[in-house]
Amino acid sequence: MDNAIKKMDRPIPLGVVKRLPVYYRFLTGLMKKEIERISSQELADKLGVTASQIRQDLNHFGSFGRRGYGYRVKELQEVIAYILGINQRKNMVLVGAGNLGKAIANYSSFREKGFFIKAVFDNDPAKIGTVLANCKIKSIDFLEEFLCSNNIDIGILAIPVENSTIIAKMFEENGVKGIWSFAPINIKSRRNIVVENVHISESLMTLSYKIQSE
Amino acid sequence: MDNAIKKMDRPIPLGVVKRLPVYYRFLTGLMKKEIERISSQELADKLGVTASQIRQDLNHFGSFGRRGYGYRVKELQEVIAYILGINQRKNMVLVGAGNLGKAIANYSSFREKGFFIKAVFDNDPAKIGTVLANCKIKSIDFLEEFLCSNNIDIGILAIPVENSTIIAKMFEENGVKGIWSFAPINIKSRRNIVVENVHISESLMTLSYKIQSE
DNA sequence: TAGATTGTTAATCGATTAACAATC
DNA sequence: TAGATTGTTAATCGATTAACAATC
Repeated sequence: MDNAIKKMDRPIPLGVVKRLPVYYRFLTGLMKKEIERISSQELADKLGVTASQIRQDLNHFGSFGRRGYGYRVKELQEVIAYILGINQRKNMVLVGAGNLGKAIANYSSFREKGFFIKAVFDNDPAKIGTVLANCKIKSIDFLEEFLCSNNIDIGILAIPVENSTIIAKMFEENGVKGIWSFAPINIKSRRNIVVENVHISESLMTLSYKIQSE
Repeated sequence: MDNAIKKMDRPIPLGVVKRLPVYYRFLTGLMKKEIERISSQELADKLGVTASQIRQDLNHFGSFGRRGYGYRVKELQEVIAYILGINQRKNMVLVGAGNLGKAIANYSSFREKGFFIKAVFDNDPAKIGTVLANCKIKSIDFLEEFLCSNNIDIGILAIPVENSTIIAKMFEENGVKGIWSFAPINIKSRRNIVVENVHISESLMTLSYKIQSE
């Protein structure tokens, strides 16, 4: 499939990348309903965007439809999965086994998409040794050692803000490729590592604004 | 303070609204360090944006700085809080007391900002009657009744996707002003209610893309 | 006053939308 | 073939950046 995907000369706008998972989710839903084809117009109507935008977004990566016909749902879903790296095994470690960490670890749909939690770390002696997501929770003291001897793609930060910077640094220095952070702080992407911050509390403030401004 | 905030003739771009919480968080940090003034340039440097953007963003709402001086940290923080509706009491109900619901309920900083969970609902008999965030968990059967007899601003959806649409509708029909949804589905804003979707799994896919494209 | 920095207008840039020839 | 819908170019729109007069 690789040769059907455009080599990207320029970086893809972040807005485009953030829409791909939306398309992916919807297409997966269509597949479950055994719908085989869809036009950009139908897709746009369902998602509340324009057909132009969908076609432009896809055009960054290649041509995946047929004129006069539209897109084959399964094919397009697979192409987007490929672009996003879904189903291409990613090994993750989870740091922080609080409620949020537990919620993440138990979210089975990640595993189905190829994202596997290989180890869980925490600094709470009461949690160490208990089991989460098939992993015996380890002391944070063993994190660095574990990273050195295992090929980890993604480090998940589900710990309070105080410790997040030092753990992020440890990820960076030990070959982790990306950080998925839930700490209320902006961890910056650097040369060796990319970061996706999930700012839950900022999202509540955005909602609060929307309510006010009604 | 109200009269210092511009009456908004046109809706504020969502991008602007989403940056305000970032500014707010940073300014709160400065306050803790007892820093009293800051220029748009300094702020921009720290946040990795341009000074122009910060001044433009604020300009949507009014003039809060002094030429030749910059901004008083406390004043600007308070103005942004006011714009976002922080510290203006919001009553919330939480639907779903799984790990994610628990994580949200225990996140104390919401309460400090004026967001209070007034009741928690779940459909699991094992959970009903237990206590979370000072609330005895109620059966989902009592949700509608509760919404009718209490003034609820925000409904939090922390349940599987199957049930989320029906609960969202119940929120809408019973005077809830906003929905904060963690379900992997796009709940649409309607005439009477605004929605903020937190798509955790989409964020992981975005990270996955960033890793691939390195 | 001189220096600094805002508020705001103007210029630029990029993203979205529209249009249409290509073609299934 | 005729109709439909893409891929892609061109036009539009909006957001970001630059510039600078106002003024603290």
